[in-house]
Amino acid sequence: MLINKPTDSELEILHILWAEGPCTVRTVNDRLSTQRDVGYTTTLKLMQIMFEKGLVTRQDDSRSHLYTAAVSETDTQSRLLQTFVDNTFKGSAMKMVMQALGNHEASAAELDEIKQLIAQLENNDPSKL
Amino acid sequence: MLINKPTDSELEILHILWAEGPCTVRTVNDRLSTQRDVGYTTTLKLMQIMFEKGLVTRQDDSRSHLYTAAVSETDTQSRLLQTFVDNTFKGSAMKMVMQALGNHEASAAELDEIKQLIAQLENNDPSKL
DNA sequence: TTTGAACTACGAAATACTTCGTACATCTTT
DNA sequence: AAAGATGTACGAAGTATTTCGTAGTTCAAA
Repeated sequence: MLINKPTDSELEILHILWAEGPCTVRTVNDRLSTQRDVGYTTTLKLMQIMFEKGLVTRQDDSRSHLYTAAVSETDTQSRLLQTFVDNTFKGSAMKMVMQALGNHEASAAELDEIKQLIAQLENNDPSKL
Repeated sequence: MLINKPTDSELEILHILWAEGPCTVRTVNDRLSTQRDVGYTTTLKLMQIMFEKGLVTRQDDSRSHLYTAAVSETDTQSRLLQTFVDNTFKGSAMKMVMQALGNHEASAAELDEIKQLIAQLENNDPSKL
């Protein structure tokens, strides 16, 4: 694996960068601060570490840096999901899906979406069935 | 929350206890050792910590202790799943389910199982739809 | 040009988790 | 009874993550 897995704090920052696009440390810290208490230099340090790890890139923006996510949201979620399923459900993605569907109150639209995806999966590769 | 969330190492041990029922440290360590290198006292210490946290109970068994999981597999998985969905998918269980279904190569039987569950969800609470 | 605001860099403390060595007790075999 | 095997308890080191203070730079306003 070329890129390190983000920690929970790093993931919080990535979510902001994914949603907002390129941001300064100040902007990220402002967003984080609406959710919980966090010092500016804490956010700065985390983003510096993320830069070293290759999770973000940055470019000069006059006095400050402009940070951009270097990993995609979907890829990151996939990778974290794989690890989580392995650890918690011993690799059984289906068991986890069933559990999630059972716990969650899904709307009709959401259930339809899943049904559509299932239909697609059944059609696209009949050999697997 | 009354009971602490298990860490990854603790979860590994819980999986063994869930599968095997009450075990001594020796038994758990033997199972763990088939998967990776781990010293006996490491396993012992972890299980002692789990006992302090209330994740397991134990009873005397002649010279040694017999440990039993004090938390259920399903409840634990649910709780960990909730945290994971919050952190990684910003609370969107559906987004995660879609991602999991997309990544995973599901068998026909598995897809059928999901379809059945969906049908059940649609029937059981029409008011939600 | 001095002061202050906003920024970066970075060391180091605080916290959480994992790992293992050592001390000591108990049981079994010689 | 001595030696060896097997067990518990627990301190402490190792590693990962998070948090923040302090030093120093740069720019702009007084």
